[in-house]
Amino acid sequence: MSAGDDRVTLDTVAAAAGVSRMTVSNAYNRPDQLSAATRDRVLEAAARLGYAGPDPAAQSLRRGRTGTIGVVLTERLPYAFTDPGLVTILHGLATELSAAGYALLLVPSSARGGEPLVRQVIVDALVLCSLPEDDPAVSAAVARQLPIVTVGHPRLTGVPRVGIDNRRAAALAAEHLLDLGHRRLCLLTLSPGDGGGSANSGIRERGTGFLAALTAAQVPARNVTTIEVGEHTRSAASHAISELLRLPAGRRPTAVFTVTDVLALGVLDAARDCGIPVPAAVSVVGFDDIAESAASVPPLTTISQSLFEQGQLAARLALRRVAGEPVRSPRMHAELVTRASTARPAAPGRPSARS
Amino acid sequence: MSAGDDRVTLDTVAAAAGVSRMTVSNAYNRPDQLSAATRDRVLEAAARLGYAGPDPAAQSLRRGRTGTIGVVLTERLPYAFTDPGLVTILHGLATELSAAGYALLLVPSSARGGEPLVRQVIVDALVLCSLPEDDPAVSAAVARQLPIVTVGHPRLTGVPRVGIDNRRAAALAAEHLLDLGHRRLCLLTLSPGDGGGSANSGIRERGTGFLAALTAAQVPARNVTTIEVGEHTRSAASHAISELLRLPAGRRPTAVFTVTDVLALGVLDAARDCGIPVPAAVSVVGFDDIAESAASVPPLTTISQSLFEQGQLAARLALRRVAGEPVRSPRMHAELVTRASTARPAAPGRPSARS
DNA sequence: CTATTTTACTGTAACGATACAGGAACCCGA
DNA sequence: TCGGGTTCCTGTATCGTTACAGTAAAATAG
Repeated sequence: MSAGDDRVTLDTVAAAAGVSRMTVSNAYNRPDQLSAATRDRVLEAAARLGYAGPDPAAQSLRRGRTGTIGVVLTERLPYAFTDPGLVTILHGLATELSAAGYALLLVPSSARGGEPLVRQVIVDALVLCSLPEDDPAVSAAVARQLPIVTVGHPRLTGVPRVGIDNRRAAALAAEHLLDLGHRRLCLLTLSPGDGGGSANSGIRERGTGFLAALTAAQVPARNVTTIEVGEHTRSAASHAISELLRLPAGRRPTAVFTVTDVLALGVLDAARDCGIPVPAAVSVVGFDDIAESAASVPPLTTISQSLFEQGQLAARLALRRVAGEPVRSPRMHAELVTRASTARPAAPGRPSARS
Repeated sequence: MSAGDDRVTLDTVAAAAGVSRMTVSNAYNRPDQLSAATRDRVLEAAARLGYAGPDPAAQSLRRGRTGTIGVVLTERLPYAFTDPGLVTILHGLATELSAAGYALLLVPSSARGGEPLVRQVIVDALVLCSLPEDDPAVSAAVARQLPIVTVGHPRLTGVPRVGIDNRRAAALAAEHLLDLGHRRLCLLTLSPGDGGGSANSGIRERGTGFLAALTAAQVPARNVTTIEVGEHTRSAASHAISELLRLPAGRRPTAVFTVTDVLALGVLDAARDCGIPVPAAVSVVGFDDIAESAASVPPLTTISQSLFEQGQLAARLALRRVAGEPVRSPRMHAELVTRASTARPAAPGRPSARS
């Protein structure tokens, strides 16, 4: 006894319990369809044989639903966990999905042997999260013919999108700084193709939106410095901005706008290191309103875009699409949150004191 | 044309291209098995018909592998994203898995209609992450008869585990404080059943390990205060400890050990708010060595347990088990990282010199 | 020009489950 | 005793794919 045990399946159990395969299936999935006595007998047989329960892969094939939603993230999936903004979106997604009894599949947009992994995942719907429009995973996702929702980017026709108008939001930051009287400014952005957050075109939109607003306000181009950071980390930002901060007060920008809060926090670090008071000598505005930004020193003025809610909303839209209900892209709005990292410039215009 | 389009499957495409179903399958999965001409013809037909590609659920059923690894997290999955330690473990897992071309499925341990979701997920292996031994998801996972790896808890016989010896590690913290001369101490821990991090018994082990070390060193019980925090957040910890910190210097503990860094950071916050200098008036030791701890003011002395590596390792073990290779639980060690939040007590016990 | 290998494709039989349409037994009231 | 309704269970037909064995034709060898 106990030679070549094949895998235990419904049939095995059915035979052992002396019932049909369907009855075993019902014992697991529709207890009301059989008598308690039979059910006990079946489950007892299953336990005795070591039956692992109905195979989810087979159930999925037959039923046509899987109970999981896929989230496609940047090429290097792991990067997502180092970005507080993305983690917040995931948090929102996870909150909503787990409440609905769904599991959350994290899919790297990367290839596996040339084929994007997104082709192979077993899910009911896909959420594309901050992907560049030309990422191969995007077309692969579309080809799957599953319900899709995007967060931020890409924008696909006929596909609901959750996200703000980045250009407009960045203009808010510019207007705030202009209102305060700043005329010599710095834009700190991410260089394209760092493999991380900057790959998504939302970042670029923020930069161009900011610059466009300055141009519209007739700030001369020579008064605007743009710096690109190669890596989306606090320390990289700190490093990148420090040279600029060490300039004499007359030539140093009086305000810095960064395309993400992570970068802004790096700027605060650099300012502290250089002994330059914020906001007295330099104002800083970030973007995203991540948790750390409210607790930084000084607390950061930033563009708030409620990433948690965006995650929740994306999940809800995906679930609705799975249920076959029609959905439309909701209108999200970003707003300026004024905290303590911005103020009027110390000595505007010319006679810029001597510091 | 275009009446009741049934779903397009391999058969549909095969018929349209005038080949057998197998040839279509091969066109996708084994290009070397057919001529380039036929392959093009097949793919062209597929494109024309809008074929979404081989159905992953059906592939999984047939092939017996899915290309995804499930990670089972605390009951409230979303909680995981608020815990820097767990996020770091996930980061490690994701790094390793995505490099191997695997997707990562986050599974809430919660029930859906009574059945743990873990019963229904389509994965090649499961990683159980900091679950209480009696979580229903644990037995459900075992019942699945899939390869399993655990991180931290539970401990299951015959199942490889990645994790440190929490009692021993907490004793390290105790010894450090004792060596410095502290004799009036506080243990800040999590109350069981907050639904979050404390549910896992690792937390309790840290507490008991710390207390046991104090007892072994003959610190009288009345000199040790234990405080339980109901929620695993910085602010909850800060709130919980502040009363104690406001005691007069003679009755206030000179050192606090917290079972996680998050709590320790909360203690630093409270100390700052109360105007009590760290480490001059009170020493603080945390546990986990999360990223924030190196950058706090003052930088935190803590027990380092390389959570990122634990995540990576767990992923590697899981993949090896999927490949059928035997694996054994690796030996992980925690170590004390001495930074600036601990020092000798200012006015020790009796008139024993002045520091 | 036959013997042997290679190439290119086809047919059948699963993979493990569930939907659906019965059907046998039983219970009731008339 | 007989319709009409429950209750409980079974058989058959898929779900969409791939493994495997097999075959006809083409290429290579001897």
